[in-house]
Amino acid sequence: MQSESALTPQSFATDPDEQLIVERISAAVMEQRLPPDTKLSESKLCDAFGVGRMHVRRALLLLGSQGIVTLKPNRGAFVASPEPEEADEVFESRILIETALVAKMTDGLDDEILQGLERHLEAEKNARNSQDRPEVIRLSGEFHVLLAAASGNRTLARVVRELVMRSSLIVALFGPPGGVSCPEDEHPRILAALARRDVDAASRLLAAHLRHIQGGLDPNVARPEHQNLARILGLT
Amino acid sequence: MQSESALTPQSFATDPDEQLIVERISAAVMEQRLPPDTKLSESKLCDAFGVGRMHVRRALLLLGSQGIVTLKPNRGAFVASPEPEEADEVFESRILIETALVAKMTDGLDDEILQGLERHLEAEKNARNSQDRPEVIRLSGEFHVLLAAASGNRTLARVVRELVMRSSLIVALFGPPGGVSCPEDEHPRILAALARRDVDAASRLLAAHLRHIQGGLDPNVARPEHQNLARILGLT
DNA sequence: AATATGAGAATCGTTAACAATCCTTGTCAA
DNA sequence: TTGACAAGGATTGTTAACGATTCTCATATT
Repeated sequence: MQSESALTPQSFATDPDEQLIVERISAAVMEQRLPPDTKLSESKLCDAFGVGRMHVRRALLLLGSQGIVTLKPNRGAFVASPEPEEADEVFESRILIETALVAKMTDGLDDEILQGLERHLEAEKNARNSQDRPEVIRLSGEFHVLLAAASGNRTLARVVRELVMRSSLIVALFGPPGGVSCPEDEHPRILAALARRDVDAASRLLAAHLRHIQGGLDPNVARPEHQNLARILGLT
Repeated sequence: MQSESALTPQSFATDPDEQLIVERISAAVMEQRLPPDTKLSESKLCDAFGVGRMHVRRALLLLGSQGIVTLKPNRGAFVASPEPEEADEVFESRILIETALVAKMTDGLDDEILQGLERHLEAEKNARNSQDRPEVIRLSGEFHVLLAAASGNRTLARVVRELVMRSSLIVALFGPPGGVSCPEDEHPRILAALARRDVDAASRLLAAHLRHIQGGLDPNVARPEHQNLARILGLT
């Protein structure tokens, strides 16, 4: 269970404290435990991580530069809440980049990498069987990051990682209330195509997979303004 | 001459001061006026931009997160000096992303966008005729950013912009001493293919163009360690 | 002459206090 | 009851001073 090996391919973070904060918040976002528009108070984060305000501030700036957090002047940091247009952009970008990436994977597909992906899918299946929803979400996104990392191009892997993370936010916003929309067994089929060196099929399957997720999004379902308020109003 | 319209597609910077610093340093890097490994002293930047140290610090952190600047603990910020492997990664990423992007441009290619690109090429030609080297370098890179922006996908445009900027660093390091390696008239030919809606040809031309630049790089020519030191040692 | 050493200066990193802005809450008037 | 308004508290933004590390350069020693 290699926890955050692929999730930290080239994080450019300089300080260990800041990197930890960035990774923790990123993980929480990927697992959809931090819903969009959640306020990220500086003081809360300070005593949550036991660090000074400066580190929290810098970490939030980094998260903001990745589109995971929105920084509103004099208001503070909030978990980003992408617009539907941005959601489209992110998925179109992923389709374009990831399919091209897989299609070019003909060389450099050694057994070691394939076995690593196999092990990952096993972990995914286990998490699904255990009904461990956050873990399923996290591993589900990580599969795409691992796929990109398998190309050996860390720069590209970093780009994909950023897009996958934003996708988690988007699914949290526009996805079906149950949680993940579809994955089912599409990941294994992609890997199977790769295992038999049919990169074109893998690319097509990947495109279909992403379009499947994208199709499960509903731009109208979201924008609850503030979830708490809505829930309270529903209970009265 | 739309100065930095396309260069600022989604800069995620929150403060106007910091955004200015980031853009200025980015521009200087793209124009290769700031060679790799140049020390970026905080105090120098402070009175250069007339802002407090905090803004400089945050701007440098953002630049570091984009791979344009390297932050060494207790040492300060330096203009990044990519390794040859990283250079390969960046160009492979660009080839993958930009060619796929152009190949999918069949729709959304209205005359307005084409005219904008035409105007840009004219500016490029003028700069070349005027022997304005920094401007040539800047516009040359900006063409690719405009091309990405023409897709209407700001997310993708931001990714391309980051890669183009790092390419400038790479060319500054490994490129021919004269300056830009090749561009010549390849940009106009790409646009011509687009104008006749032959996106496949445009994609191929773009790939050839990028490989041409990549081929002009010499991984061994670089690494002067510290230019000053080398020069001093040569004089003694 | 070359290297090692150490004091001083310069730079970066951190903390703490201060200032500014925003949010909440209570009050008052229409 | 509803709306505006103001005071208080909470949170963010900024500045300045302090501490830590590194760099420079002069000095001394081999």
